[in-house]
Amino acid sequence: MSKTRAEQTVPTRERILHAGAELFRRQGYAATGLKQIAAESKAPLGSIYHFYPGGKEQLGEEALIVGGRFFLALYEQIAKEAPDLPTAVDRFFSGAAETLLETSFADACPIATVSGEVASTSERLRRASEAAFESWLEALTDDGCAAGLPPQEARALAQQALALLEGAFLLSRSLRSVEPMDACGRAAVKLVSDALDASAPEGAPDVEGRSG
Amino acid sequence: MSKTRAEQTVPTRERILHAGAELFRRQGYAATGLKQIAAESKAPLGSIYHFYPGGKEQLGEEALIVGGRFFLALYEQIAKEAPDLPTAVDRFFSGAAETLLETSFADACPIATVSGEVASTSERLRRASEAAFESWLEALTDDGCAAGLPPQEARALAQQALALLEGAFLLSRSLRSVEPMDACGRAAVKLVSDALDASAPEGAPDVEGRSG
DNA sequence: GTCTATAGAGAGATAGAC
DNA sequence: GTCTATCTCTCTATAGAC
Repeated sequence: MSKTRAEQTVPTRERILHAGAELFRRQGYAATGLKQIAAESKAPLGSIYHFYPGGKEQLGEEALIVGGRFFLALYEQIAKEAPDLPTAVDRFFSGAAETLLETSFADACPIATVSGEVASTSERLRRASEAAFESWLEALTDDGCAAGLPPQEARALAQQALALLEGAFLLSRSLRSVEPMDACGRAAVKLVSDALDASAPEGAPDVEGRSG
Repeated sequence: MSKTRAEQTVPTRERILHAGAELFRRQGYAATGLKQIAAESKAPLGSIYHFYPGGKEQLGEEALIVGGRFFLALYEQIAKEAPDLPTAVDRFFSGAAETLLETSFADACPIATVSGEVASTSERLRRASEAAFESWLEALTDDGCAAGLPPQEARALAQQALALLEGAFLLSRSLRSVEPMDACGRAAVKLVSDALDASAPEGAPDVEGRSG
């Protein structure tokens, strides 16, 4: 009857990784100490070095990897259930706004905070951030192409939508308001819709926003 | 004939502030030590506490304030010389891309990196970030209103444009490419132009993107 | 594999001579 | 106001008992 609590059934290595990823995302890489991660994950400090012999940088790298996979899976889940790309984008931004409110603006992008810190100081972590962002851009670009956009345009659109999301995370956290996230969601949907409309003149190009 | 070098003619207090602002922007708040700032500014460590008795947090706060004023002045200068709002936005993004290339992707937004770190950990610094962002949003919103947009729409547009800029900074730094900055500049210009077109149906609403 | 103790470096902050 | 020396604390990292 021991170790019945959910926390204890999760392997130590994963508890450490999860706690690290969460703290890095909320406070940043430099501001988070390994002792804090050990305390949060209820693991001894030595275990961190046992599972991550590369120390803090290795843990940071793996945290970026799982963070990247997490957001990618989230997007793919939403995209799979949505009827079209603009709807998927809209739902992703809505979900982001919800999460911000639920966590008092603590949980935003799992990559962004660390990414800004390490872009000019750790090539290893910078590359891990890049890989995460690129995986999201690829998924978005693929979906844009599948919707009929030429590859170059689809990639630009993916970068614009992701930048809107990242910028919205930053502004919403700083302003402690989901107003920027909502506004940016609308902008992303508009950019995607306009691109699709312009690229597929066949069918019935509805005139929107013009009444009477 | 002493103190002829430019560095030495700048007062100590300002040298410290400038060095701090630069290091905070590039590496982040937590990763930057006061000793590093002292070394970079060629000032003794004690002088930092002499001029900033509040210690690191006070220096960080003042760095955010001057960073906010710097970008605001930059925008106002560009806006003053530009014939219209879309042109001003276009030029700001172009300038950002240039700076990224010139500094090997080190110099981006003077607020963003710190802002992400402190949003959930230091209310004082979070408020300073907010004040900086708000000053930019106000300037953009005012210019949007002056161009004929209703206030609510102008504010949303300002948030979208700023989010695109911040997101582009993050992506371009991580990917070490100005491709995201260029794409986001185009998106920001389009959003502003579309909003202005939709809001001012008088005159000749040119049909764009439709040939033949 | 788990956990404790601690080394060694560096942090923020302070006291006090000049 | 300038500068040095140092205090205390915390960091990353390691050694070694269990």
